[in-house]
Amino acid sequence: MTKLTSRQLQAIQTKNKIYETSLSLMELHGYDQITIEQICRKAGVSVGSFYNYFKSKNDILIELYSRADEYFEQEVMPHLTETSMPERIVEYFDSYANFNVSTGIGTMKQLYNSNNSLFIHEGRLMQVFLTQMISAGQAKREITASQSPEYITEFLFIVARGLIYDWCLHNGEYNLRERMHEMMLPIVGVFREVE
Amino acid sequence: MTKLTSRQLQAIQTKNKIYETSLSLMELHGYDQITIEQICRKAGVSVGSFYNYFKSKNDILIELYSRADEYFEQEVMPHLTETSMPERIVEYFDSYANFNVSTGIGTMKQLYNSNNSLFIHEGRLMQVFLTQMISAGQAKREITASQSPEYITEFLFIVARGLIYDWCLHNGEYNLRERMHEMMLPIVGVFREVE
DNA sequence: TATTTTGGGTGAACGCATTCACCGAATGAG
DNA sequence: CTCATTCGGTGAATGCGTTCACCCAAAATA
Repeated sequence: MTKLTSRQLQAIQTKNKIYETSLSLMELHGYDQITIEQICRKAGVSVGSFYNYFKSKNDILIELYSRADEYFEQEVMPHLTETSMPERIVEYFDSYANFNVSTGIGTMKQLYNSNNSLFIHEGRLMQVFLTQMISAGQAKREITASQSPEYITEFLFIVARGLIYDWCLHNGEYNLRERMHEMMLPIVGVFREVE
Repeated sequence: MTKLTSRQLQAIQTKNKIYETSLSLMELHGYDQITIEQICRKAGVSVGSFYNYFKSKNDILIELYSRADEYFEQEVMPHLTETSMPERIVEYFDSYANFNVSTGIGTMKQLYNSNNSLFIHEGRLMQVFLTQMISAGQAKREITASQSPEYITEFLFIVARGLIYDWCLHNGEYNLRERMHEMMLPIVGVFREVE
């Protein structure tokens, strides 16, 4: 709302320029194959400037992955079809797998190979969605109420991340989507309410 | 058996010297805080020599973690107490957690943050032990035979690694042992044979 | 308008893992 | 014993991520 000074505008443009140049080069040649210097040369900025906007080379990927929330809000949540809550949750993780696959094995390996607290950021939208679904499932007595929605959310994400980590170890050489489905089905079953 | 030449003997001693110096320094100051140069100075060898024996700095930790097999064979397997196979498996993962805790959070973070195929090495003794237990459990009809022992082994390890990865993300700030137990109990339950 | 302050921008310098061309003594063939 | 080969060992050089002391024009202040 407040008018931007020319300097602030410049700053935003510089950051975007660096971000986009980085992504396009990384996509083209792979994360390890490109250097900060190459990025900066192509983006027409100095190396120092890169570090003014990003904590590290890895930070570029972290920024990328942050967009998962947006993706889930707009593409995933509105399109869940199953009506039984356990099935919806499985579907949710299908989409989670899809998102990771589409991000690309190279990027995912890089992300899982750097301690980033991205995955465990409290209150992250993506997690909140799941917590809400579990809550709703408990209300409908489809999911056990013997554990809190937060606990179950964490539990499920730990398993899902375990699988993605494994997928990275295998260089993305199997079908993550299928495997995720196969795996989450019985896991979610653990929390199904029994009469 | 074959007699070693003085050169071969020398080589073994050099490698050990490097390995032990590395570990002691890493334990004292932490992985990132020590340099190859420091290690080599203290061990009385050249930098080039380090790389003659180890692929990378990380390789030291990989060597360390390889000893898990030995530990499992001698310390864990002979001391499993529970008689029902599902319970034995849970106990097995308790020990797995213990081993990881005793390895130290610093080392574990480093290990999980480097693509090492250590964890998924086919025919790894540690994995084989579990596969055998599952096989035995199937024979006693305590574990479902609808999946192969290999499949179940992989499944369980993916979950366990997911938890350890999470523990690393949280800087080892919770009790891994407890959490592992709590988590594997229902997961192993998934594969319990029902009449 | 004259001044101070601020913050985007710079690139040389640094630290450290990794590589490489090159020893020289132990080994083994003749 | 003699010569060629092998291989453990060397440390300077390389490459790259990251830091730092320093600019300078825009913005704020007077």
